[in-house]
Amino acid sequence: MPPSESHPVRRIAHLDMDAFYASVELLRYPQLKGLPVVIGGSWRSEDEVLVRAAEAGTRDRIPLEEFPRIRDYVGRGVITTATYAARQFGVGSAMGIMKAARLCPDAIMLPVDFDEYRTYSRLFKEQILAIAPLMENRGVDEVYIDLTDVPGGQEEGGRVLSAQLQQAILDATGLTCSIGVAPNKLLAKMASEFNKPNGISIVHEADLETMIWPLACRKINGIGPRTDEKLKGLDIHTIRDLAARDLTWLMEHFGKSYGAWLHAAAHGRDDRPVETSSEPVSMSRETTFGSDLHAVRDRAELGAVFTRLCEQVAADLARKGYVGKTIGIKIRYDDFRSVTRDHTVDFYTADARTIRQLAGQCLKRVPLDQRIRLLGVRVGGLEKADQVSEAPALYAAGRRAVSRSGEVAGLNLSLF
DNA sequence: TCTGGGGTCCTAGGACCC
DNA sequence: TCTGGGGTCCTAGGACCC
Repeated sequence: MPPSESHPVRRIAHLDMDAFYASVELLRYPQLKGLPVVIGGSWRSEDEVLVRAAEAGTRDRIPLEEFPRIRDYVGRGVITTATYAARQFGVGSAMGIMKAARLCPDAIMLPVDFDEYRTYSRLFKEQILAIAPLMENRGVDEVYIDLTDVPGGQEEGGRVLSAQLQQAILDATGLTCSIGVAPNKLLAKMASEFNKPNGISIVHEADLETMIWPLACRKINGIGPRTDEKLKGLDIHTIRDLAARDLTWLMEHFGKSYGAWLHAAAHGRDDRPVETSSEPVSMSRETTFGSDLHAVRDRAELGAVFTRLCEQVAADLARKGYVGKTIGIKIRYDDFRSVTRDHTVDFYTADARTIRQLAGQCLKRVPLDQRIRLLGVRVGGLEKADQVSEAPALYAAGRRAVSRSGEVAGLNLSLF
């Protein structure tokens, strides 16, 4: 039956901004167009060139030779993104900076400017909402949109509306995006990759075998590197291979829940709704040190970083209006093993000193005889601050946390 | 000279309660 | 003396995503 006004077919779009960070940077530094540019790392002295130009309003006139280069970068970290010209050298996102510097030492390296990307993120999402109000945020540069009941959403399977969205975003931001439209989020996500950049791809239910099944399993959003390796070990390489296995066999090898999901995904089934709002579950701050630290020898530095992380999490909670009752820490050792410890108390807090105290208790429960490369602090079990009736400190009093709150009041700041 | 930072969800065992 | 289940919460680790 053909789609009609009275019988709309479910049409879900996945919209993905093209090389988002790099494209935003090129708006500010048009002279870098076509050059190998890499974005990543933390702020460094070379970047003062950029800061001074920003203050003087002359960013678009910085001579090429004055831009910071990746070969001069000191320290560790990863590339957040790379322009197409940089990718020609084999440089890609999530690659270590040192490795990228070996592959393309002359690449221009810009610091990550999240504030600027967030500004553009708001801009393009406003354009979408004005056209199609059922939008789900998937981070700074991606959204799902339910086109089913949007006027014109059924035309050409969603192509007409997609073109309209692209034009509105281009007019407002100067940026391009790629859109995939399909019967559900799973297929829409895959479809948006078919025709990059600035493309539109329409997938219908009947296209499953021709457009989806030839793809590698890894293309399914939810199959990561570990599962992909395991699948390959079982001689399953394409989605067609996966779809050929039966449900019980997959559940035996991958567990009841994940096995059933794999089976459904391979057959293009996904009934998750487009979620227009969500509540955060946890907030955290973590940092990787310039060089690995030792719990005893670098105790002072570790303690200072630890306190700063707690203060940052507390500030994040306060700014967004949340409190939490599960306080935790994360440590990554020099061999990249990670451990976490957490502790749930019977009161809610967003107080830096309380978080510092409870996180300090967690830290005491983890082995500290090995060098540490990362330290993190997390607060979970979140509630809206105005939904929690008892004042945290009052609520704590007279409960199990009496001695603890006493310590908090006394500010026991010794680290280990 | 490997491997960021901020998240979500799932699993599995144990505690605890009914 | 032996023997239940179900449900929820907590903790630690891990896979995955942007």
